[in-house]
Amino acid sequence: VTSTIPPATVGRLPRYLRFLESVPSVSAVVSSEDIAAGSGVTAVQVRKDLSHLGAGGTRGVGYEVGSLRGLIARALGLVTVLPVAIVGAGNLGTALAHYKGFESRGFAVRAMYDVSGEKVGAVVDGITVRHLDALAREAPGLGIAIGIIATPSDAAQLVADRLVEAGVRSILNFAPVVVLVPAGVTVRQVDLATELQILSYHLSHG
Amino acid sequence: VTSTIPPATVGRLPRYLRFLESVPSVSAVVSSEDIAAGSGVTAVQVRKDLSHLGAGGTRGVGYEVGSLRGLIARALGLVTVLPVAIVGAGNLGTALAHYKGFESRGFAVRAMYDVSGEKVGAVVDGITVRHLDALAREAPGLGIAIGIIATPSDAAQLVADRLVEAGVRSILNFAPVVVLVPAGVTVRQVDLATELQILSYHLSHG
DNA sequence: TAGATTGTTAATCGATTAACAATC
DNA sequence: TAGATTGTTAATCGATTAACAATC
Repeated sequence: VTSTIPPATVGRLPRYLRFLESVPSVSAVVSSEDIAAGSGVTAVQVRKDLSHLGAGGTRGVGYEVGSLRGLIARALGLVTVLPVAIVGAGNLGTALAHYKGFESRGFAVRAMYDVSGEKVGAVVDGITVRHLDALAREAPGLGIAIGIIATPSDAAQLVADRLVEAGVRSILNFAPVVVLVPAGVTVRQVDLATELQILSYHLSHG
Repeated sequence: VTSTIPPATVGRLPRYLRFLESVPSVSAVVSSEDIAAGSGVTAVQVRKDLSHLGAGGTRGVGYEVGSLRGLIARALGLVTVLPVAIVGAGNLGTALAHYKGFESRGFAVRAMYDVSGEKVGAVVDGITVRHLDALAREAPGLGIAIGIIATPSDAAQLVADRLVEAGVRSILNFAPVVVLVPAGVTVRQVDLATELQILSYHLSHG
């Protein structure tokens, strides 16, 4: 609830942060050129974005890695580890539960849900898959901040409803359908086939 | 290599197509409002995008589902099934190989590669995992059009180099690092932790 | 001082939205 | 004809880029 940051900038901050985390020394100094090369954007873009945060770089020198990390992490609200629940214990949900890249970047998968009798009770990466019906009851106690939908498309809206009911206000939806949520709830969609289709466009043109 | 379509429009066409595929009847007629509701954009946006394609809607009536599907599919270059190779047979690569959503949308996973002795030789969804060294030799024969990088970050650039060497001109990169490729090769990046961090921003603001 | 680099202001560009004419 | 809906042109908005001043 600090000053507002343009959406396009918000989308790039995680990439800057990831690059900064890869710099070995916290006390190192990096230029906007360095950050740009490590994040795949232009240096001017980086400076513009960082100026929105009030990042105090030093002219002629650059930005101090440690303080910049802290500033971006705070801007993104990454102050504590955020508990995540995955709904859908199929291939994708299971792969996400195993995914090593979440922990180091501020997230912890704390619960998994499914409706299939075969899957409920299974243990995935130390987490016991629970029945979806238990979600609304358990999520508040676990402090679930983000829900991931990794179910078939036809279950996605139901799952979204259940997540909202459980008080979850951020949803990452891997099912290729639009889910409707009340105001105040944010949904981001990742559609894998869409990504391939965009690549297909570039293959056939240019 | 038809007339050029704005990038923002290209990014939405797959969503329109997905909605149109969900309409049971090929001969049905849908309005821009219908498409908008099914794809999570505004109706004006839909009409503007479709006008870029020269989609012949009928005033007072709408768009014919079958011909619109064909038009969008052609614009995206989805005329034949595109063969895909997945590099990295870990949890994510395996989940992608199993993923049901590719086939119906124009793609077929035709090969998997890894470097680990444990994984090479394994069979995933009917595909035998091969050693990465075989990629450049095999990809042309298989007609691989798109390569998916599902390896740890530190292998991503090497894999990208190998894919390029194998003649692959479209890459979908799941590793959270920037990979550099020569001009003429397109890379799209999907970073799962980035998606969560953007959600985190919205949680802490607004 | 000279070189490097940030940070701001203005200009450009592209994308979205508004308004409305066209027409089934 | 009246109602619905497309499709285009103009206006607005936001994001990127250019230019350059500031300063370490």
